[in-house]
Amino acid sequence: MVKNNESSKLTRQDWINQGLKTLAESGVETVRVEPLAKLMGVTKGSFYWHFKNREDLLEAVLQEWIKLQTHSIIEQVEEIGGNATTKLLYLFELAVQDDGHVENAIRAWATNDSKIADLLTQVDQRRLDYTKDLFLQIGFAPFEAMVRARMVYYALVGEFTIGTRSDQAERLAEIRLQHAILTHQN
Amino acid sequence: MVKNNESSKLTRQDWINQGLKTLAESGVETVRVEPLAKLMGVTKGSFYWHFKNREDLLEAVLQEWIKLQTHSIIEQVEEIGGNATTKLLYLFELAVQDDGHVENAIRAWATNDSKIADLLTQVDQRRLDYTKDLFLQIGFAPFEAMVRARMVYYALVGEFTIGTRSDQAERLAEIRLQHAILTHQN
DNA sequence: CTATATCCATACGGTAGCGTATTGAAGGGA
DNA sequence: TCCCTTCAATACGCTACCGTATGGATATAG
Repeated sequence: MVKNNESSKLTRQDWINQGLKTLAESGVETVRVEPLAKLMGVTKGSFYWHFKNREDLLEAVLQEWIKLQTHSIIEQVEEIGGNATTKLLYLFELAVQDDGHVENAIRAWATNDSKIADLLTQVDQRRLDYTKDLFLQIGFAPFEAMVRARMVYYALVGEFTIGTRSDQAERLAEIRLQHAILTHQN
Repeated sequence: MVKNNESSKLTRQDWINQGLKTLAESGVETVRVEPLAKLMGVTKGSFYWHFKNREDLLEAVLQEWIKLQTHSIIEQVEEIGGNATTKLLYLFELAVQDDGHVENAIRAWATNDSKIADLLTQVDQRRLDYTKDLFLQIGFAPFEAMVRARMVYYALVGEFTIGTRSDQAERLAEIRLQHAILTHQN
């Protein structure tokens, strides 16, 4: 009863992984049954063994991403402890480490699929709420905290969307300046 | 020699407009010749009169968007005159009036089309340069100006991407606060 | 009135991908 | 050993869309 990965037979998970990879590289529209099968060196006969249809795969891929990418960062930030200002900086630094390719593709996907859009809204809400809460703890009034949280989160998503990746050193300096600007109190 | 719009015959521009509309509503993948023709109450015989092929239309749609949403806005801001701080606020207000649906769809499109991605990079650069220049005029040092320009521009793109639209009043208050935060000098 | 340019309909062949049905192969358990 | 489960190959019909070819309609210029 040994699970033989890495050899001949494919698992459902293998298809999901390939789905994620293709999704990140070239968008949902290219996550299609026959091209994927060709990529994996099999025919679609295999695919339809593991999945009901194409939508079944897409659903599985999405759930996989949510599982991996939703609560992980928040947990890491909470684990280090410290005050809210420190947590905020750590949050910025962590968030900026992802290249955002999968997230990008999923947001693009949500553009013409309202079910995906709804799911994304929940993810965004969770992240925004957490960020805003940190600003509140620092001492900003609710509206001030919200606007600041939005600015930094939207800016992150914007950077993912635009896809500019400057070198890591400059990136870090930039993040620190953002942090300074946003946590500055008059 | 009267140009009869609004009646029977279609123009190339009519197709471009429908292309933009469909693009905003449901993405590039749905901007297809035959469905569009059905939407416009004609057959594709008409389409291939005005366009070489589907790509020809997509190219035209893209150029139309660049013309409307980049060149035009910058021109409007320059026309009002005033100092850089004033221009910046006006720029924010103008930018925030678009719902970002077309821009969104185009960015999604760029995800799996490098030619589109290249064009978008140019558009982003143009907008960023202009914004940064205003911050420079206000008196910020180059790095400070760049970070501020990125923050506000990325935040705008991020908001488009996420798609949250609060009511216009709150939206305006938020923009003003952003403006205050970013133009504040220690 | 006739001719020409402009715009559109119709009909056609071609391709990519979906999903199904059926058969084949290979390995583990009784 | 034999069977049964698991995974994959093959072949098929179906649909949506692309682009082309050709001919028809309508308006306008001469």
